[in-house]
This record gives sequence, C-alpha cells and structure tokens, in this order.
Amino acid sequence: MKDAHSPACRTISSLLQRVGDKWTVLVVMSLGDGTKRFSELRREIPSVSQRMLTLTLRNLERDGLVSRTVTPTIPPRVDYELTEMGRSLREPVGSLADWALKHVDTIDRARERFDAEQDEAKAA
Amino acid sequence: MKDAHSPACRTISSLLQRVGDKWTVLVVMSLGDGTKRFSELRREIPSVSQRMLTLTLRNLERDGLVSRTVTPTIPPRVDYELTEMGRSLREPVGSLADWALKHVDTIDRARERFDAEQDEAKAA
DNA sequence: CTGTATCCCGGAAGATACTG
DNA sequence: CAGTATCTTCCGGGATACAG
Repeated sequence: MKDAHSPACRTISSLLQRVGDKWTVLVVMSLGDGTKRFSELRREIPSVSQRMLTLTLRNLERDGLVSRTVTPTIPPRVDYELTEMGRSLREPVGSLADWALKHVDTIDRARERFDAEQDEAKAA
Repeated sequence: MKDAHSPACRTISSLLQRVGDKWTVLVVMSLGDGTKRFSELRREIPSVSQRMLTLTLRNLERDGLVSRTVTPTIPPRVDYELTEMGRSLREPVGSLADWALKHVDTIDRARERFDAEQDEAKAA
C-alpha cells in the first residue's frame, strides 16, 4: 500500500464509503442472525426510514451481498438474507467493530481535549 | 451483536462513517509509511483539495489518530504522523482492504448483472 | 406489507481568493 | 508552505403521500 492513489486504494476507499454509509452496517449486522422480513428490519432499526431501508437493501442486493425473496401473497412478503459473500463481510467488519469498541473511550477523551484546547486558543 | 440499534452498533456505525469518508482512509494509508509533510500528502493524493486535506487531517488529529508537528521556520513546515492508536487502526482497515480486493471482481459482476436485469425489466 | 414518487433541507465538498 | 475564508453546488437523507 505504498501508493495512496493506486487503483487498489481507490477500490478500498469506495468500498469503505459504501460500508460506511448511514445504514449498511446496521442492516448487515441485523441480517447476520438470519433471514428477516422488511418489516422486521424496520422494527430492529427504528431510526431508519422506509425509503432509506429500501435503498440500502437495494444497494446490498445489487452488490450481491444480500438476496431478496418475494412471496407474492396478499399482502406480499419479502425476505432478505445475507449471501455467502455478505456473510464473509461480517468478519472484517467485526475486526473494525472490535477496534472501535476498544478505542472509543480514548477517542472521546481525545476529542474533548482537542475541543478544550481550541476553546482556550479562541479565548486568547 | 444481536441488537442492531444497540449503543455498540451505533458506535461502530459512526466510526465507519468517519473512516469511510471520502479521504480519511487514503490519508491514513499514505501516512502508514511514516511522517509526511502537508505538501507531500497533497502530491500523493492528487485528487484531494487543499481544504479537504486540511479538514481530514484536523479530524484525525482531533480523534488522536494523527499527530501534527509545526516547525515555525519561514516558510513554515508541518509534519503529520500516525499516533500509536492511528497505526493500530491500519490492521482492521487492512482486513477490510483484503476483503475488498478479494471480492471486487465478484461485486462488479453482480452490479452489471443487476443493472442489466433492471434494464430488461424496464424494457418490458 | 412492501414498496415508489415528490418535495425539501442541511451538510459535504469543490473552486477560488487571500494570509502569515 | 500551510493554511483560512467565502461562495456555490451537489447529494444524502428525512417527511409525506400514494400504489400494487
């Protein structure tokens, strides 16, 4: 990873932007347990709007990370499930999650310290 | 990670949004090699604007991931370096990078296939 | 129940010019 | 060289209403 603007780094960066969007990780984690219906996902992630849940799932489906199964009953039923590739994503995301949990306190303190320094600099 | 809207998941999600922003990973990777000056970073990441590089570095500094050293000569010289915590971030990011490189082709094909299906659905 | 279609707003980020 | 300031543009995402 010597070359920060190499195709490889761009690839990684664009993937991180996808995974790092507002809802993707929450949906992937929620689907980690197994198949879920649309309405179940909404219940488990109360803060997501209908629109954004749909868009997030569509993008995941487009990338081959989630499969979508429609049962054309009335009312209709749609089940979402991680694909094999989707499940494999949980491992590296888990590594990052572990890192986050381990360092979140340190980061919070660093931020407070930085902001405090900014304030006293402004006061001067 | 049963509960998708638990504080832990929110923490992870917010970290991913930070790491997943447009420039952070490129800067962290570029600093992986060692200390770099502002102008060196600009050269290595040609697509970043001066403004966004400054903002990205400030955020990383605020989080305690990057240290900033000013040498008040004329012209001034500023060196950036990953902190210990910043270096530790490279490992989980590397895992995600490996995943990305391994699956990028599959994802690209999945997208093409999905988009093609969308088109033919629209044609009907 | 599972979407799609619109409208709208705030923040992210580019371009440009200026400063110590 | 290493920023800051300002203006503007663009897009993610929320709210709402409607549809199959």
